[in-house]
Amino acid sequence: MPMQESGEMYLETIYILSLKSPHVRSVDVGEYMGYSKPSVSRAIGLLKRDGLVQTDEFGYLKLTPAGEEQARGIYERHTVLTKLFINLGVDEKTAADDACRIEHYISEQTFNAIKTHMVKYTEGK
Amino acid sequence: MPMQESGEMYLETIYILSLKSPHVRSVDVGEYMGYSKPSVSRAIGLLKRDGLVQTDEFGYLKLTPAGEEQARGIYERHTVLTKLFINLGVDEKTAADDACRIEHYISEQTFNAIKTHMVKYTEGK
DNA sequence: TATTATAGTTAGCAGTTGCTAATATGTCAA
DNA sequence: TTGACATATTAGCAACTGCTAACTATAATA
Repeated sequence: MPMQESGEMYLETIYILSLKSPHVRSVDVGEYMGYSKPSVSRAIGLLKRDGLVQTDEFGYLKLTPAGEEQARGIYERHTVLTKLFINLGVDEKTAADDACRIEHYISEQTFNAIKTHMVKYTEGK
Repeated sequence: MPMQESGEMYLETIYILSLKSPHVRSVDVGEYMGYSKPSVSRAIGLLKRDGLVQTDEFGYLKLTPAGEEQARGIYERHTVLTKLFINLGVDEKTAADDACRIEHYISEQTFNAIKTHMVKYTEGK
């Protein structure tokens, strides 16, 4: 079955934290998302079960190739949508917050259309 | 507390069906949304509890002024977002489907920015 | 060594929202 | 009038996803 918004958010958070440091722990994910330790523990257990996340020899969270690919896709949606909204005049915080919710619900086709538009728009700058 | 996506969808469906005919029943809502009768029954019970929907003397569903106002807002998001996506080259069905999911998650500010953009865009046509 | 702090897990609760099964309730036709 | 059909509701299940409380395990410190 397809992943829910919740799972995508955890995956994206691990990805974002991994960009800053290779030492990502569950507690860091929880702090970043504002969720309790048990919530994170269960959610990451599900991502592990689905082969998207692993724990390395020191206990740090690592995305598997499949997890990384999916997280990259979600994060790209996030950044492209945020830029789109900012271009339309929305403030950065609101743009990012909206992107963060919408990124989970937009189809491949619509996202590609937006991305193409953004590329064209940015060309002339 | 703020209404969930689910409640908004039921409200919007009643609104849309009301545009076609004043005789909207629970069973029509269920058929339109593809949901079972008990699901519709409970959802509409909640909308009634919240003062957004009423039943008229013949048992037909009517939006209250508050319900109508809210439904109008949701439906406007739906139509504006659909047009935006179509303008970007997305096919009608996909555009409408995406709009239907996203309409519940977009902030007032971002929606207004999109609407303003669409008005400008449509002016030159 | 014993205590304390940190990290993670397990158990179980609550709310949302879909479902099926079973139960009214009302209308129409035989 | 009775039986069948449509409509609506009630009861209860399941999955998802947040939470707190309580536990374990490990590491740092007094």
